[in-house]
Order: sequence, then C-alpha cells, then structure tokens
Amino acid sequence: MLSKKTKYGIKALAFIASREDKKPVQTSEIAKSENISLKFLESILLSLRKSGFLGSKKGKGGGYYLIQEPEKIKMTSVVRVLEGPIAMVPCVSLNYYEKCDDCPDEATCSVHALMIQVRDSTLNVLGGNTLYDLARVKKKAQSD
Amino acid sequence: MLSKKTKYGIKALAFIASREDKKPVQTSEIAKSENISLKFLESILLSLRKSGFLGSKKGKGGGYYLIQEPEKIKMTSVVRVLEGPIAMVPCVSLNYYEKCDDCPDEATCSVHALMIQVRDSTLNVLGGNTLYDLARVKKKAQSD
DNA sequence: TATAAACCCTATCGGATTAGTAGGTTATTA
DNA sequence: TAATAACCTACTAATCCGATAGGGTTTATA
Repeated sequence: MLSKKTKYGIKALAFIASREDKKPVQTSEIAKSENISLKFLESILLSLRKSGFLGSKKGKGGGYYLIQEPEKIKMTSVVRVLEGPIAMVPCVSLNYYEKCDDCPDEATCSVHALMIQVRDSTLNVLGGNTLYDLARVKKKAQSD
Repeated sequence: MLSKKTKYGIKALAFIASREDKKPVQTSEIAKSENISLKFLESILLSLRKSGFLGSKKGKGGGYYLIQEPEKIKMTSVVRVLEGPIAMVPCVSLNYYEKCDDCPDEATCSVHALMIQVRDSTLNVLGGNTLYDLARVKKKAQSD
C-alpha cells in the first residue's frame, strides 16, 4: 500500500509540473486544490525540497518550484524518496537491501524469486513514467 | 511491503507443494524448516484452510495438505487471501475497490493512472506464477 | 519600516496494524 | 486411553501513520 505521504507528494509534484509558468506555487494552493491537510502537505514538500526535487522561495509571492525539468524526473526516484523501497521484501530491494532473519539462503527461498519478478516489473513501470507524463494526464483530463 | 503473514504463508504453501508424497505436513515441521514462529504459523495455515487452499487432518499423523494441484493455484489468489489488495491504492483495486476521500475525479488524478499501470504489471507477474513454479524453484535449489 | 505572506521546524498524539504469545479445547489414531 | 496435532480465543508489546499544534523565520511590498 502506498502511504498518503507518497500519494500526496506525487500529486503535489504533478500539480507543480502541470503549471505552464515557472513561478513558485504556494503550499496552500496545492492543499486546497488537491484536498490535502495543509500542515501535512507542508512537511511533505519540505522533505521533497531537502531531497533535491523542489526549490523554495520564502516570503510573499514565494512557494515551491521544480528544480529539474519534469521529463528528467523518473517516478522511481520520487517513490524511493517518499515511500522508501520499491521492492515488496527488503531482501530483493536494490536500494534498501536487508537480509531476512529467516531464510538461511536466498536461492532456496520461493518468495525471493517471485518478488524479484514483481520488483522488476514495477521498476519498469515507474522508470518508464516521468513527472512530465503525470502532468500531461492531469492537464489532458482538465481540458476535456 | 509484504507482511510476514503473507511471506510465511507463501513459504508454507511452497513447502507443502514441494513434497513428493501427498501426506499431510505438520505445522511444526514447516515452522522448524522455515524458521517461523509455530503459533504464528498455526494461525496462518488455519486461514489458508478456511479460504480453501488447504485441507487438514487432526490427530496423530495429521497435518495440512493441498486441495488443488499446485499448477492450478495462481499466486494472485494466494496474495489476495493473505495480504488483501494487490493494488497499491484502493481506487485502482479490482477486488477491493474503494473511492479516495480526496480525488473528486479519478480521471484527473495523476496517481491513479500511474498505479493502474503498476497494478497491471504486478498482476501479470503474480498471475503468471503458480505454486508449482515456486515449488520447482525450491526443489531445484535444494538439489544443487 | 510595519505588515502580511509563506516557508520552516519540533513535538505530540490517537488509532490502527503487525507479529507474535499464552493457554486451553477438540478430534484422531495407535 | 494416552499421545498427537489441529483448532480457537484472547491478549499484548511495539511500531507506524496521518495528522495536529504551535510556534519561528524570512521576504516582498505598501
């Protein structure tokens, strides 16, 4: 299950990316438009800034803006920062590997083999989508 | 993240499926071999019996056995029973659908479109694997 | 230079879930 | 009838999640 943090974070990034201009977007505007608790969203955007996805501008007229082009931001990296491992089991995670307490040998583990397949197919999907793609879906739907 | 319940359940099913004979397998044997807490495993096997995957026999020489052929048991159904929804977000779940509180319209939701892709690719993998496949991995690895 | 806008930071908290533990009951078979 | 093994109920410790509270700091602009 995707946490709300991740879900809201993705929505917020897509919201910012779907803007034509490059002016900073206020947290309050995103919160209102996407029905997200303001305070909760604040903490999410903060962590997205700290992990290098967003820049910020303080004071009146400030807000958050994308640092990179939307086409360059793969959903794999977004999910990893917000949610953590993409794999469903730590022992098949590329970026957050952890050995299982049970399992003397991973080659003997039936779950391991299966979850590697799941991981790879998920990586394919997330790696094949960028923020640009998400923003396009959003804009397209709105213009209908 | 896969819960331990699901992980252990899959392991146990693969263990039973990898047996040559069709004699009942004791919970204690599985627990010892797979390093699972006996009591926890008991509750897992019980729920697998109640959902129609396993049969049981009480008393001496009793235990659990598969009701269907391993080739007929897709991992999609196993995961659904043990873990619940396969989708990462309830609003794209086929079997456990639930509308999001936020999201006035799913067509406008950037997360929705992405998670449908993830769901479908995961379904492909889990639907393409049966208990027979998992048991084969296990037996192959053990004979090496 | 005062004020309002907006980001920034820390702490806390209730509720839900998870992974187990404990202890007893029932059915089967040798 | 004694041993075995599934079955059932209840409890618990720990963790995490989603949010809330309550401020502090910085900056633009009138």
